[in-house]
Amino acid sequence: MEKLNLQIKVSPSLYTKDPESSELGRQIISKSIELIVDLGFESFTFKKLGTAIGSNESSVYRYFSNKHTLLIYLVNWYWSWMDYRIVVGTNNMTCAESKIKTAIKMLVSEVKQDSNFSYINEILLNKIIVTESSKAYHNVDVDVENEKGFFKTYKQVVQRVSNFILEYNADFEFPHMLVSTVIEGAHNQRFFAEHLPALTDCDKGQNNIIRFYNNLVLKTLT
Amino acid sequence: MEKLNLQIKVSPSLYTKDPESSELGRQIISKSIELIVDLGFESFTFKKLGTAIGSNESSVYRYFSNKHTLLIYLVNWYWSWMDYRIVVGTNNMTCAESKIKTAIKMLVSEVKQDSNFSYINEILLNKIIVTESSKAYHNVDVDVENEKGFFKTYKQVVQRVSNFILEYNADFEFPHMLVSTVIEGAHNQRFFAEHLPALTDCDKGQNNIIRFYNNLVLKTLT
DNA sequence: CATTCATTAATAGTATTACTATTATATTTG
DNA sequence: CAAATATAATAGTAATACTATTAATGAATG
Repeated sequence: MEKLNLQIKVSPSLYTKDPESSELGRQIISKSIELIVDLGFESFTFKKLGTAIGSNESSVYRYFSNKHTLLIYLVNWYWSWMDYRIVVGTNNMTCAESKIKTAIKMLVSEVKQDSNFSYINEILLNKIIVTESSKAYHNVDVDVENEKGFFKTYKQVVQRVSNFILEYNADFEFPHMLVSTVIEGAHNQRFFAEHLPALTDCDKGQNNIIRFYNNLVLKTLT
Repeated sequence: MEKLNLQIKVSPSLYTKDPESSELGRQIISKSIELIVDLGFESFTFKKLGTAIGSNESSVYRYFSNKHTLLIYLVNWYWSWMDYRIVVGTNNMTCAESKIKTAIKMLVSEVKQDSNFSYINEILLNKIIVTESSKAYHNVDVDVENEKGFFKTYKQVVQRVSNFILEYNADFEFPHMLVSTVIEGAHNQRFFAEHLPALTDCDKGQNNIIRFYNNLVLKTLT
């Protein structure tokens, strides 16, 4: 695809100062993605991040009040980006089945290439989503944070794909359950394939995940 | 069911000193389950646990080297217990479909009643599994810990149910994927129903989760 | 009955984390 | 140029996740 002049807009409630607004801010995002992948979210600290970008811990705190909200920012960026991809990818399609398959493919596969959004490495960000994103909501503050809109973009994607499901089969009772099962399930399968192969069957190749979930969704909807 | 004289055996590699071997050890298990449910795993500390059982932080460390291994212990206890329930529940069944449905019901529903294992509250432990268990493997040490057998009992359950799947349809390519998708998916749905209802459709009643996954599994297998 | 042994409790201490606060120095903008 | 703003550097705090040491208790054994 050719280069477009696009920017993912992230809700201002998710940062103290907009990281898009300065070079330092963009470096914070860019480097935090690398560091979280390398160290894991638990071992990632603002001190390490400050050092890695040749700056200071306290400067990072001017953008994000803690590492949890930084993760929330990244997760929201990711789902806005994914939503954009799904919308573009299914544009002009009339066949509900094709829309579903297109969405599944995007939600389920490894991200293969960089896109229009320069300082964000989507391949690495996708790895963070697979490994760390459930930590965004598996905590005691989930209800408060949900009210603040911290999970809005994820819900938006689930809603969008649920609509495809209902286009395909208007009588299906559980579209959201099906979509969230596929999304979270696929993330798990990719994690299992790498670390706990006894829990999956996709060691033989990534393609199995797409085939498995395509088959699962379409059969469930008949 | 009548009372049986059973004890879940947990691998010695999962503790420093066997908590079954003393009253203090049993209290550690019992109270840690309550505290993790109340505080969430992140805010749970051995100091708080020590205080809660009228003992000392350092005494807890004699049983478990850190709170992560205590979580691993609880998770393994849970899956051994679940495996036992599935084996008993499907015993004497000849019909593969019935076995599958029985297993799904056990894996997917809220735990309703206490069992034969006195000092462990399975209802609360089930809540920990739903909310916290993915933290047992979503970390940098997963490969090392997998080699040490930290996830053995979970894998065992997945294997057992996968065998029912293959009994029902010997040609199905992805039994482990299907089973782990259902187990993790159901946990997510229960979490979503309580905290992020936009991601699910089971707000109307728990039963939907069983119906949804029964339908999903049986249709996928045709 | 005294000794030893294991268990537990109590205390103290360390390194690290997750911040907050303060000041100094750049940089931008009006 | 002056004023406002952003950043860097430093220091400090409370809490966490431990480790180490010593003391008290109790049970088993000779």
